[in-house]
Amino acid sequence: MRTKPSITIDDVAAAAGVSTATVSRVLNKSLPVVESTAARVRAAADQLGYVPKAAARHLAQGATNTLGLLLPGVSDDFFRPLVSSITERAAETGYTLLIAIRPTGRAGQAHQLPLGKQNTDGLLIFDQSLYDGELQRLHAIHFPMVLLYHSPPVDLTVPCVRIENREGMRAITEHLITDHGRRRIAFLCGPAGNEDAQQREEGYRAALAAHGIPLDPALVGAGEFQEAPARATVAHWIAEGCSFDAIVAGDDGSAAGALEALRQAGRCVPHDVSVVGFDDAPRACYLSPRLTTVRAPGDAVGRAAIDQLLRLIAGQAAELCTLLPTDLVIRHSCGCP
Amino acid sequence: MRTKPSITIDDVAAAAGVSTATVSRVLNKSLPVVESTAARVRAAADQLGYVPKAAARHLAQGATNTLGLLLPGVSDDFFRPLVSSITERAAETGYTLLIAIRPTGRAGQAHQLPLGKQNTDGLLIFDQSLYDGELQRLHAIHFPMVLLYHSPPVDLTVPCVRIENREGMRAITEHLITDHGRRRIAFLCGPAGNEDAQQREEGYRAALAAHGIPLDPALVGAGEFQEAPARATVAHWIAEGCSFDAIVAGDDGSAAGALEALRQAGRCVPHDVSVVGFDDAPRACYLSPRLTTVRAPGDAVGRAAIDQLLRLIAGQAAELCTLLPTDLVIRHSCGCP
DNA sequence: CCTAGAATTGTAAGCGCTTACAATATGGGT
DNA sequence: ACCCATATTGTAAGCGCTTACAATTCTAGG
Repeated sequence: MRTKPSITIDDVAAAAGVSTATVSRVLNKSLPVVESTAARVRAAADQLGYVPKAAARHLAQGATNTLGLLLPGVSDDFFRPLVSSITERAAETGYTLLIAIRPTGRAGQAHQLPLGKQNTDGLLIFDQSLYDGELQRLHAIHFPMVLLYHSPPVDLTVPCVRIENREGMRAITEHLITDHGRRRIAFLCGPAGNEDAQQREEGYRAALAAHGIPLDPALVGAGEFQEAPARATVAHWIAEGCSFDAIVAGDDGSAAGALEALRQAGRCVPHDVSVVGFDDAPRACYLSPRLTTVRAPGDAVGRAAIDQLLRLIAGQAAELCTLLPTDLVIRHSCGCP
Repeated sequence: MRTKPSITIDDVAAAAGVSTATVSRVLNKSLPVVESTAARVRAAADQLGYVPKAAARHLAQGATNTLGLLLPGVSDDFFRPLVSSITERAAETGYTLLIAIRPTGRAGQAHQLPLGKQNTDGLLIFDQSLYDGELQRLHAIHFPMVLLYHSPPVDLTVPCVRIENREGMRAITEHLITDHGRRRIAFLCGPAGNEDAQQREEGYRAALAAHGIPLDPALVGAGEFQEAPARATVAHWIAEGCSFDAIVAGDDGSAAGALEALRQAGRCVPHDVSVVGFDDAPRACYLSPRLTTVRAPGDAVGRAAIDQLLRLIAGQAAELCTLLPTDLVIRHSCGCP
C-alpha cells in the first residue's frame, strides 16, 4: 500500500480558485498578491496539508537550496561543535544540510560523490575529505566551496576558514614556561603533512625559542592527533628514562593518551608533569585532571564558513582566508588550581 | 560569475550518438544495453564530467532517495553512535540522509518541517522530536516512518526500535547486589514521562525486589538524564546525611553528575560507593573511574531502524517493535578491578 | 465617463530526467 | 529467401514547480 497520490500545487490552485502561479507567489512571497486572495490560498494549502515537493522546486529554480558538508567521519569528538554550528546556521539561512561522510584515504572513487556538483549549491569541505583532483574539477567550473581548517593547494584560490594554530600553541606553551616554570617540555606532534599539526608545532618551537629554551629532539614524538599513538609515545619516553616536566599535546585526543600513559606510570598530573592539549574538544573537561587546552572555536568556524559559502553562492566575493583567533582555556592539568 | 550552464543528459546523448533514454539506461543499469553502445555512453559521460541532477531524477521517479532523521540535537554524546550507524547504513543502501534538528519543546510549527512529507521517502524519528499531531497526519497517509527508542502513541501502529531497558537495568543493579554486596542502592530517575526512564526504573525496582531489598523512597531522586540535575540530587542526599553505598544512574550523563558530586564531597568511588550508568555513551570510559554501565547498542538501533524503514518504503510489512538486547559493560566504577 | 498606466492574476514554457510505448534490428526456423 | 519472436534503441509524455510574458482588472487624471 503506497502513499496516496500526493496533492500538488494544482490541487491547491483549484481549491482556492486561482492559478498555480498565484499559489506559488503566495507561498514564496515572490510577488505581492492581494491579501484576500492570499488568505484564500493559504487556507486551501493548509486545509489540504499541502507541502511543496522539493525536487520540483529545485528543478524549476535550478538551485537545490542544499549545502553539502564533507567530513571524514562524524564519530570524532572534535566534529561535534563544528557540525552543530553548521547545522544550525544552515537552518537559520534556510538551507538544507547534507552531510557526507568520506572516510579519509579512500582515494579515486571520483564519480561516487553525488554531492559533488549538481546536487548541492555549495560545499563545505573538511580537511582532506576531497581529493585534489576533484577539488580542481569543481574549482574549474566555479563551484562554490569553502575549506574548513585547511588551506587550498597553492595554485587554487578556494576560500578557507582556519584557526590561529600557531599563536594558540605558542601562548599555551608560554603559559607552561612563565606561569609554571616548566623547562623540559615535550611535544606530541600531529600527523605528518597536516597543516594544523605543523603550525602547532611551530607555535611550540616559537615559545621555547622566545624563552631561550633549546629544543630537545628527544622530547618531540608522534601523537597523531589520536589517543593510542600518543599513549605509546609517552610510555616509551618514560621507559627510556627521558626526563620532562610538561607535555604539550598536538590535540586533546593525544593529551588524553598522554594522561593515560602518565597515570599508568604513576606520575602525578599536574604535580610531576603538566599536560596541555589543543581544540577544547568536549571531552577535555571530562578528563582528569581537567585539561588545560586551547579553544579552537569549532562553532565559529562553522558559522564563518557557511557565511562565506553563502556569499559565494550569491555570486559575491568571499574572504580568501578567514583566520579565527583561539583562546587559552585554563583548567587544572597545567598546574593551575 | 555563476557556475557554467551545466551539462545534461542531452549533451551526453549527443556526444555518444544515442538517445537520452539509452544514456539513462546505461547509467542506471535499468535495462540491458549492448556493451559497445554502453561503453560509448560511459566514455562520453566521463569525458564531459556528467553528473545527473538529483532534483530532476527525483521528480521523474517520484521518489527522493532520501531518508530523514529527526533528532532533538546532535551535540549530545548519546547520539554519536546512533548517527554514525545511520549515516553509514544509509550510504550503504544508496540513500541520502537528511538530518533535521528539532529542538525538543518547540511545539506547533506544523508546516515548518519540510522534511515532513514529500521531501524524504521515509523518516526516522527519535523520541519526541515529532509531535503527535504531525505523527498522526503522516501516519494517516501511510508515510513510512520508524520510531527510535520510543513507542508510538497507543492508537498508532508505527514500527519502533527500542532496547531492553528493563532487563539491562535489572542486570546491572543485580551485579551491584550480588557481586559487590551493595544494599543501600540509590537511583537517579530520568525525565518523567520518558518511556526509557520508566522502564529503567522498573528494572531497578525488580532487582531490588528479587533480592528482598526494600525500596527506600528517599534514595530515589531526579537525574533527568543530565549531569547538572543529577549532581544536585546527589549533593543534596549527601548534605541530608542519607546513607547509600551505590548509585544507579538512569543514564551515563547523570552518572557523570553523581561522580562529580561524590568527588566534591570527598567520597571515594568505587570504594565508598559504587556508581553505574546506562547507555555506554562514548564518555563513559573517559570518566574516572571508568564507568560500569549498560551498553545500549546505538549502532544496532540505527541499523535496525533503517532496515525496517526500507521495508516500509518498499511496501513490505515491518516488524512492529524491534527490541534490542543490552549488555553489561563492566568497568571500574562498580568496584570491579 | 473614458483611458493610460499600475496592479494583479493567468498562461504556458520549460527545468533534466525516467519510462511506457513504438520502432527498428537481429536471428532462427522453414 | 521470408516471417515472426526477441533484443535493442528511440520517441515523447510527463513528474510538480517557477517565472517570463500576456491578459485582465483597477486606479486616477482628464
